[in-house]
Amino acid sequence: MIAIMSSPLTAELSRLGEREQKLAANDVLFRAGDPILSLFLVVSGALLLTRSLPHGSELVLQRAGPGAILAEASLFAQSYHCDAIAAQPAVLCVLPRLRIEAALASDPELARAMTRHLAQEVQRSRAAAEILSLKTVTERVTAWMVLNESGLPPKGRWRHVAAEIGITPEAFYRELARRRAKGQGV
Amino acid sequence: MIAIMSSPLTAELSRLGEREQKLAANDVLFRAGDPILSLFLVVSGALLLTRSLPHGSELVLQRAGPGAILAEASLFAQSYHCDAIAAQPAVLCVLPRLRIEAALASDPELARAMTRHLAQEVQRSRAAAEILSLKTVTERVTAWMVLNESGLPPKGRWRHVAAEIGITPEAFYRELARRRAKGQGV
DNA sequence: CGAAACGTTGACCGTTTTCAATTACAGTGG
DNA sequence: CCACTGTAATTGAAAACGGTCAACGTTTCG
Repeated sequence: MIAIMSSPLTAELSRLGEREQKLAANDVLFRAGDPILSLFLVVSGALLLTRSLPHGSELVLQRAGPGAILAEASLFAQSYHCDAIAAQPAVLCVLPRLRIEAALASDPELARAMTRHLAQEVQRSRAAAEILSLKTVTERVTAWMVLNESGLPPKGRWRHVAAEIGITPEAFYRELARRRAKGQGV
Repeated sequence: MIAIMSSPLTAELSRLGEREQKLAANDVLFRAGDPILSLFLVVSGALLLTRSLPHGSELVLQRAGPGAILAEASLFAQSYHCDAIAAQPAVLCVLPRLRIEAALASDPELARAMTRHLAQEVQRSRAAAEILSLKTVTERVTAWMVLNESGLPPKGRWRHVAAEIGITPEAFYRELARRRAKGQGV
């Protein structure tokens, strides 16, 4: 059993973990329609929650990285409504559903932490959606800067920022170059 | 006091409403930094939650329409971290914070409904963000169709769909025309 | 009937994507 | 220590796509 320290909530939840599960890239964690027996905490790696389209293509509903809880809404449904597939090798902490429900029912502190986590997630993803609804690269980068006062991540991860705001790495580099040229911040 | 029937949760919450508040377009509901004394339920109209940028421009963090709760994360903070401004004339139901907190603490059923609401919101907005990260109009419309099996809304609201997936009404109409031409569904 | 908002389509223009080629850099093994 | 390899960063050029502007048809509603 591994302690996930991303947040007080995940630390607490990981204590309820039953076992650990490892996935290779492209491994399937669950399919739509499967009964929900467990929640999962992403320890490392990344998963994609997708809905398979009739034609064979897939619609990504969520990307889950380290520290993410899969899937919060599981607590209120009987079966999954999407597929979960490892995008890279990943390690998960398995949280038996019944154990989690019992813990939430008996521990108001934990329940409150869970609710708070969800409220923050709602805020985060709504803000992300608003950034993505901006139409120009300049606007998106500016918005991202405002919401990430910590500044740019170390090189090697810039392209992840680009992906986060829905533009190509090239477009992102060019925008950064433009800002450097103008002396307008990094 | 008005009953909001959008969902069981909002119906329940609206019963805890203290009073009703009307806003004209551009009226300010609260500013970042204001102490959080109440939550709000949007009865009609629409509000924008924004963060003011140093330069005078504004970053929209969320659009709240009828049935929305403003702002869920308020329950876990002392002061607002964004501004709320009416985008159109709006009517709100004022929910005193203390009353809500007491209700959540004493009514596990309500607390559970709140958590479920948040979990669903997280799902919804994550899916919305993924749609917005698609780059072409065709992909976005296809994705929207998959997630809205109910099909297109009646005319007069198509442009709202366009806004929802981050494209101009014109681009949306053209995509629909393209699909009609191909006989590929409405 | 007239006004207002939405739907529809065309043309043009700007931005971004895409493709491609080059440089920088970290980690690996000889 | 250095060549070697893979990934990221950088920059250029061309093509595609969607936004914008504009004109007109359609629907609704007072």
